[in-house]
Amino acid sequence: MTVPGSPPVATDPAWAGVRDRLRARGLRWTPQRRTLIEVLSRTDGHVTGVELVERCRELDPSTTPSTVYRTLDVLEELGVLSHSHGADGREEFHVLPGVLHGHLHCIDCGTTWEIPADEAAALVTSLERRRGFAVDVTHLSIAGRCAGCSAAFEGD
Amino acid sequence: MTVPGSPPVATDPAWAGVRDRLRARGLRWTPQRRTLIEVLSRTDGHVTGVELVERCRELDPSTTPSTVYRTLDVLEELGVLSHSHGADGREEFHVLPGVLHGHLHCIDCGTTWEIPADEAAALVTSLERRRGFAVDVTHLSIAGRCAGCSAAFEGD
DNA sequence: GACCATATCGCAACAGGTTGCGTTTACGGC
DNA sequence: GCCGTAAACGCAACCTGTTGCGATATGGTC
Repeated sequence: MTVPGSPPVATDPAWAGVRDRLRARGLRWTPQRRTLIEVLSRTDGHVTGVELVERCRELDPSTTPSTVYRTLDVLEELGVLSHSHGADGREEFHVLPGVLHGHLHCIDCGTTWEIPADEAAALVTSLERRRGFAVDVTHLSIAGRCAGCSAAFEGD
Repeated sequence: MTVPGSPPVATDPAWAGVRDRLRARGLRWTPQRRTLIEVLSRTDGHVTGVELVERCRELDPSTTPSTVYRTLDVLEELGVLSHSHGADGREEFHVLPGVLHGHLHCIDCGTTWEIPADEAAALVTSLERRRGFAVDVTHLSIAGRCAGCSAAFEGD
């Protein structure tokens, strides 16, 4: 199939190298993986596993959850995404972590914010010095009450 | 049943008030709850939900998971325990949080450590000041690599 | 001691993810 | 263009919790 004219896989340049990076590791470029990459390339910010599965199914109804989750693991190893856990412990995926960061979750309104690594630097270096513990900032997930909900809570 | 001689519910004094605190709120003191309290009173440190269910079943084989989890929710509201999520997102319960603290999880060896609130104080006050975000320290769970595993990893 | 309102229980189904295993298929070599 | 191997797939079962609902039993009252 060397038909001229670009195929419908109009992925960002940022994603262009993924196929080759997979192959370079002896891994394979499959239709299922292409579908997920397609979905991810259209995604920014945070997504849950369920959302990703649903969006893949829109492109390819035969999508299976186990394949999606396994591919997400592979892509995380490649560094093209990272995951953390929301306040309820469920997975949240974050695409192309350009800036190293963790997350803040409001237990009332459920909103998520990013916290750049430098905002957690004090904690990270303190744990490093006092305990030799190397914090995984991308996985860092902090629960609490945001400004808006705190106000509502006190004025309750 | 006002038989003299103490019943086999030899719970710590710390747990003695739970029954009355439940009743004071219009909640009930049931055999199932007594079993869980019994298990909790023999527990220190961290336990997973599964472990608690298993230990309850040792005392009462008819124990049902849903009852245990529901009772855990109630007890958390009473403040006699708190829960957070391990690096894999699974629940970990912590009994009688005398000192307010969060947790550290090593992604390699799986060990958990407590971090007293003051060790996270810098982060907490920074988020409070910069974003008005009130961190729930008891739910704070930080993943990373501990000193021992870091050494093994580098020397790998 | 019996009564009653309702908190709690236990079951069964569901939800988000993970895992084992047999089958399919990508893709390097001929 | 065909082959062989191992990566990846898809299914079904499992794991950790959660939830809806009808049945049960606590505990304050008479």
